[in-house]
Amino acid sequence: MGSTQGRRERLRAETTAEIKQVALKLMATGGPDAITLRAIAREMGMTANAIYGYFATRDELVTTLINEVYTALADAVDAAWAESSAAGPADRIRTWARAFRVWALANPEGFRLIYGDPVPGYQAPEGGPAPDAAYRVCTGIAALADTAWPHVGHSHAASDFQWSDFDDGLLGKVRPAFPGLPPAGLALALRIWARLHGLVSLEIYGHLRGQTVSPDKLFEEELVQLVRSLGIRT
Amino acid sequence: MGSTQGRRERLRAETTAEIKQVALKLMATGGPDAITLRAIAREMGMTANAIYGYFATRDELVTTLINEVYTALADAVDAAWAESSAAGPADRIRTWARAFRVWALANPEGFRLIYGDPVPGYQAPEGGPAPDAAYRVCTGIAALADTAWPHVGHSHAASDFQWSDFDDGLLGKVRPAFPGLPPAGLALALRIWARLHGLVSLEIYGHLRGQTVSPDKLFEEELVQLVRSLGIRT
DNA sequence: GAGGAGACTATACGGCGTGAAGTTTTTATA
DNA sequence: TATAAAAACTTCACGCCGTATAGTCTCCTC
Repeated sequence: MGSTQGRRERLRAETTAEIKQVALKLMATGGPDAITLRAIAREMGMTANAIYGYFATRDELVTTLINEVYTALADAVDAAWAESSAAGPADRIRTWARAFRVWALANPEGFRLIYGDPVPGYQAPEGGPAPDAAYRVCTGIAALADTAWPHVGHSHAASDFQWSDFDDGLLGKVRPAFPGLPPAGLALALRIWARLHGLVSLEIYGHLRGQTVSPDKLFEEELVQLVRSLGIRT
Repeated sequence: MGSTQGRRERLRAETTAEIKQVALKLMATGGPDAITLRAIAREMGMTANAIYGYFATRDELVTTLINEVYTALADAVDAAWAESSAAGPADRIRTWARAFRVWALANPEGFRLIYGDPVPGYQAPEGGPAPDAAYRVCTGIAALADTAWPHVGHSHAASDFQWSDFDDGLLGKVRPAFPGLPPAGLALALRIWARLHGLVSLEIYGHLRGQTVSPDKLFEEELVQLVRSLGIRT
């Protein structure tokens, strides 16, 4: 009957997918707090314990979700990056940054899941979650810096970072992909990321409400100043 | 018999203080998730329900804690600001920023409480929490911009923000204190804040781990570039 | 010393994650 | 095809949580 290895595994995969999908729906509806095994099971007409056949623990489910959502973010910014391949460095950086913010605003719960305290008592299992997607986003910000680097003002290049200032972790793995990027360039990548993250996370967590009515304008101004501070000559 | 209004109220105030203190201790120990009425009561040799005599609900307790912690942060940055009153704008900005980061690193749970998803199902009651402390921190960042403004490069002044781009909320109340600060200056204040917040929150939430081994250096470099990008002539 | 207010406990409900044991359904094998 | 194994799923249970209701005890006041 079915394909290789039979239909048992197909059903299993479908159920696994449904669990994740229902969990994401619950998150979109009621925030990350709404991700409970019992609620998911209720929604699926199952018992909460049945989920343990698919995920060893609730935190493992959450980790999987983080991976899933993180991948969606990586897809979004990668797509924007690819589409702007013909543009100059300043435009590419702006495009990437806008894609990042647009995704975050469209998926605020996902953003919280990735970058905030995800879910009530969540503890990331060994090695932390989402290494693949994190690697991709990390590659993205390194690509930003790599694109800008040849055009960047000398003040950025003057900073005295060493290779030893960076972990062998994510950036260490990303590094070989950008042979032209020196330590100061990696530092620049992190700082660009932080600038974008700062504004977006303030907006997502509502700390800009009560401050400004036009976060778009503020973000665009920040992009103008970011590109300007890089010293890129257009 | 105690002072005005008797000792009954004094005991009450002491118990209230102890509840908050125990809650903060639990938070420091086991993270924001550890703030549970039952755990607090256990620690105090009481019943969980006894706490309802002091706080109407768990969220009200959390709101109070946020206020408390937020005030501590405001105290820290205000103190740094006051101490640097004799310095130039660049130094004052750096001093404030360092105080912000130092406080955050010393009180990571507090930082999460203020700027992240505080506690499992927490919903801020009407009006949101911590208006006073938020006002003070808001005043702080406005003061940063106000100090920098007269020395700031023309590119920042050129941005076309209007008064109508800002809420009547926090910044609206802060505005009168800085009559020399135009709309573009308020925008600058928010952007400076966001830059600092971005780097610090990435660090607090562990997203810089696996990236760099020297967040200090990265932060200092960001300060150098921040001051530089402001165009302040020293 | 009687009344009342305030502080606290007891009990209970529903929701949570999860462990242990049991039941039903499907698959693989003799 | 009959049967044993494995997988899927349920039931029951435990301890945690916030919180509502009702009851108890203690102290202050008149």
